[in-house]
Amino acid sequence: MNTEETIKQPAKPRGRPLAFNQDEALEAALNVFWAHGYEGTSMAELTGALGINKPSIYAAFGNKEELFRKALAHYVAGPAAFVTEVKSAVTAREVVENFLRQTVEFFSDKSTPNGCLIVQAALTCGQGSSVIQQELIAYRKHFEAAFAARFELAKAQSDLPQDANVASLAKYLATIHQGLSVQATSGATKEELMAVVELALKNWPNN
Amino acid sequence: MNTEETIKQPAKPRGRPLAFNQDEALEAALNVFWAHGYEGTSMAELTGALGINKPSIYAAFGNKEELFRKALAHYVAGPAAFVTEVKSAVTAREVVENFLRQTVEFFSDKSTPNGCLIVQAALTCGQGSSVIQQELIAYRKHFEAAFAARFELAKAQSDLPQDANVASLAKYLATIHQGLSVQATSGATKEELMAVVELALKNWPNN
DNA sequence: TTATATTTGTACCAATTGGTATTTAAATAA
DNA sequence: TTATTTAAATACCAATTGGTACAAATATAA
Repeated sequence: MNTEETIKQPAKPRGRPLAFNQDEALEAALNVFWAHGYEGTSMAELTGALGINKPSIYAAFGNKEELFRKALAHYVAGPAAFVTEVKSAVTAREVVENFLRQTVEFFSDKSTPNGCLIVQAALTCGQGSSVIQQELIAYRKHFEAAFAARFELAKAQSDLPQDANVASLAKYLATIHQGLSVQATSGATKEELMAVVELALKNWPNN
Repeated sequence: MNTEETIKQPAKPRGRPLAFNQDEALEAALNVFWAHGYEGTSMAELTGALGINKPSIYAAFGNKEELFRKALAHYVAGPAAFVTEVKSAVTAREVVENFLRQTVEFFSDKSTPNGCLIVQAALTCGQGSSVIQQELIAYRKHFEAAFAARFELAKAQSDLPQDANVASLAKYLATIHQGLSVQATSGATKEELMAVVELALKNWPNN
């Protein structure tokens, strides 16, 4: 490795310094997209929420699409990181329990918008946003496939029945998750969502 | 009753006759809203789909909001009528089975957009459409409450256990339905959706 | 034929959409 | 100090948004 490149000095900024924190701005943008969806969020609303004006947003993040993608990555690595992390539980049963219960906590957290950004941000849209719509669909499929892979592992460990259809189980889990997201956005309380989860869990193999 | 008012003659149209069929136009509008959502549908797209120009749409249906409401009523009374009808089955179990299986058929019908209009048309939106968003939330709650009432009846008939929480059962059912809608919009096949339904049905009381 | 009623099509409206050109301000390097 | 680099702020852009004024067209009633 080239130390001159890997060891980054605090760096000496040449011109006028940035007047805002990029991470904070990205988080503010995430919250707006999360609450109003991709098309439901206007650049004007973003300038208000981030506290910086349009040319600065474009200079820092590209265009609206790019800003959304960066906010999405921030979401996956930040508030939604538990979705990836829960898979490290020792049994499939625990994976599913942790996932659904943490999902309920997450969806009803009052400090963030309700529901899931990846489910809601562009479920339907005009022609101009179908690229984002397709990218969100791909995200959903990716997460679903990751759960299927985890269940496949469980099957190999005899932690799930040999005749279990891991793809269907993963899709069942994803369906519950997406339904919970709609419910959370529609005003369901944490207790109501948790009761749904308890019903859904009754249905898991090797109960 | 006043026969002069109740018995309607075919009526003699005074001015220039309508050049389009109102029901067909409404159905065309429904299909566009169904596919692209409320905000994702522009008046320009509607004029194209209905084959009539804007002033005629406004004269016949009011404004965009009113047109959406009429398309929504058309949806509830037409393609989505089964949601109300399934509740007439003799047991709660049959109600749920019929509802979920017919939902899958409905969502994967290739002659109409995938998924449910009431779930997708305005899950998220800009400030200007929150009225429609709230109305759709009210629709969802109404249908969920109707299932809860049906389950309450089943409970009185000892068709469901006495300790069954009918509100939670109805919310569980609505959650599955809404999740299936997201899945259908994301490209899941009929077979995949049906497999999810079979898993969800395993969880019903008095199996 | 003429008057009246209603719908059509064109052309337009202000407001908002995402996106930028340009000038001014604030920093460092020479 | 001066040149250079970068960001901020204002003001603007064409395109699209939902919605309408108005005149021409098409029907019935008198």
